[in-house]
Amino acid sequence: MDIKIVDVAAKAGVSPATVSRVLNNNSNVTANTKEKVMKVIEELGYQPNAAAKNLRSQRSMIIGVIVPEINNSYYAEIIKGIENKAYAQKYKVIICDTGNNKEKELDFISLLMNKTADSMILVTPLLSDEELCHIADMSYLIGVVGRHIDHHNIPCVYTDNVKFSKDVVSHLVQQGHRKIAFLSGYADAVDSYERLEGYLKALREHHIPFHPELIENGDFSEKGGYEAIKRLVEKQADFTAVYAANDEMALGVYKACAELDIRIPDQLAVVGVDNNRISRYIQPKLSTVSQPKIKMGRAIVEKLIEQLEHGEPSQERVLVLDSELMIRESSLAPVPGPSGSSPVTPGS
Amino acid sequence: MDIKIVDVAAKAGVSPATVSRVLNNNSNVTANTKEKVMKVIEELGYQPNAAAKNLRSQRSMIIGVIVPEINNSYYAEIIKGIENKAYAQKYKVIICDTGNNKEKELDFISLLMNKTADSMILVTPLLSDEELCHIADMSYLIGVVGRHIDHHNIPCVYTDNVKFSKDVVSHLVQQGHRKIAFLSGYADAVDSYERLEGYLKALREHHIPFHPELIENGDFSEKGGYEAIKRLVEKQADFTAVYAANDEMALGVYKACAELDIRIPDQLAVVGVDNNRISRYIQPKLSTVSQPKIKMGRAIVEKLIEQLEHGEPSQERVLVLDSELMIRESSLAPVPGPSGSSPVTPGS
DNA sequence: GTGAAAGCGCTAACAC
DNA sequence: GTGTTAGCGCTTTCAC
Repeated sequence: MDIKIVDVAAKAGVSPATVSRVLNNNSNVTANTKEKVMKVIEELGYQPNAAAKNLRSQRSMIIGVIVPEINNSYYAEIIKGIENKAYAQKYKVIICDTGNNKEKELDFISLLMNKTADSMILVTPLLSDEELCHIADMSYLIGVVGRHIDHHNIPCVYTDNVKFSKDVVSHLVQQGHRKIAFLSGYADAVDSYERLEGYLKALREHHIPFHPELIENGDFSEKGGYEAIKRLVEKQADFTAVYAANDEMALGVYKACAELDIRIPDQLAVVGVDNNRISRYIQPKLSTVSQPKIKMGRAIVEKLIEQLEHGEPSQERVLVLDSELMIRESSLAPVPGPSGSSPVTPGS
Repeated sequence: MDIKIVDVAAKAGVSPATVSRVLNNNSNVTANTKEKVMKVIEELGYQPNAAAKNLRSQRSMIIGVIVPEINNSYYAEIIKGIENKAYAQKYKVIICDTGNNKEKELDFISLLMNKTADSMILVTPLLSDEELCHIADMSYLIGVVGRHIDHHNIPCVYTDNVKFSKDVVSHLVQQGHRKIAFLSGYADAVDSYERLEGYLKALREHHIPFHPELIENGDFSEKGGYEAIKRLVEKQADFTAVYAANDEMALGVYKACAELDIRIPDQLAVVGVDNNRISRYIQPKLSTVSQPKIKMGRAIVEKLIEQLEHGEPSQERVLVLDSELMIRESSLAPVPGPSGSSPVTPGS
């Protein structure tokens, strides 16, 4: 079978305790014995059994990460940031893909809380604030990315949805638009709510009346965006610009516009959020909001590990990172048509 | 502290062994006691300690996955397939991103072999066949995706590079092309080698002479493709079509063509491999080879778990999945110019 | 500075 | 069908 610590100890002529001390860089070992032990470890190719180590030390050096969709570039980038930082700190990362299923998310959480993972990162979880606080109250360490939670023991890293949404709408207004539609994500997602809030605040600041019929819900997917914009057009809503809650939905708008012969940005300006890689490659290039995804991943790991290893919450529990409005082609054009007419109605 | 199995046993008036039996669905328990125990488990919210369980049972229910780049849609999709299948079988997945660094890959392997993961999936590893066989010979179970390994105990799932490469070139030939360039990936990658092989075989079958100057190496990245095609153009190579070893490199070709005012597909036909999501969104839509990425992920997990749980290699150690040539716009056009002139030279 | 021994929480043989 | 008990392989007091 595998070689274990007693084997090393025997061959090196020391006790298992000493081998353990050498492995864990415990200072109370003579340079001499240390060298001796290291040599035997090398010779035998000894690798400490992780399961035994975990049981004894009560930690697994594993961080769990729960995301809605692994294969969505937004989450994939955050995961990359998390994984790279974790590796640098000698932690491993377990990935869980919920497929936007709340049951699965809860299942993953209980699956990892049993000492499988020392801590968990929830990326824009489907759970309510209360549910998240409840986990933290069981003195299990969790971190949240993409959302603010009001709990003294939950580190959060996110960008300011309200702020960048106002920036998006202000940009559109500066381009001359006043009839701006908003395509929301899941109705119950925090991001949807806050982006809508930013949209409304910007309208208000620019003294633009709010028209509820210019808001449609989607689900953050291309299909959702496609259907939402179609609904808008079908009910003959009057708008010259669209703020889509993310790039996926903006992609759906592109698709619908292609079918309906609506030209972007001449007849309709479009802005998304996330700066998905695709947004730079489609025609016209999509204006969007760039979030520091990798940095967000790194930051949350940093906070979590600090807390795991020093026992106390890191100085700044909450980190709000800047996002950047990337103005590209899809929102740069003279505002179409005279006020009152609806340039996006097909055939007009 | 956390509540443990003895606590449950005490409260239920049974022994720890019985609780364990109930938890592991061991049949030798009365329906009555089972119910009684379950109730207490429920009441106390008992969750078995994973570390202890792992140590005792010598398995962690964790599968390690090592990929070059998490945030590349090709790998992200494979990971999705792996994760979803693993979850369905009650396994968890640890993700390792090597960033195409062989040292890191080796480090991850030794990090996970210590009973941290019951098995590992290497997705197109940087290691040599010998190195992989060496791991398998230590009776540690590994699986490989995207590559064939000749070892009786290493399950492999991949698509036939040679076959689809021949299909790509044949398609180009059918479109009338005879001067076809090949942009390779890493010179030492198996995929590069095999795709080149398919390219050569197709040329031979169509009695097209092979011109070594039409081959350039890249590194599977957009930048690599960009630089490779630029080198081709600079040395005034004569070609009307390009087969790029993957979509990333094809994207680099698009970029270079935009700069050099070369129109795709009128002046240059382009085909890639991977069917990255972007390939459907760029203009013109990129012809490419679609690989069943999610299916590949599912398949390797299936084989691994079968072997883990039944001890013997699954019936079919090797699974070669079909890929599909997706003919889109980038390869559909009359062949440009008369034979002998080089239509891709800028300004010609 | 080093060794002996206890025990992390669970499962599986072996009794009964 | 259920209980008793002996470890899984490591770390960490506590002696010396």
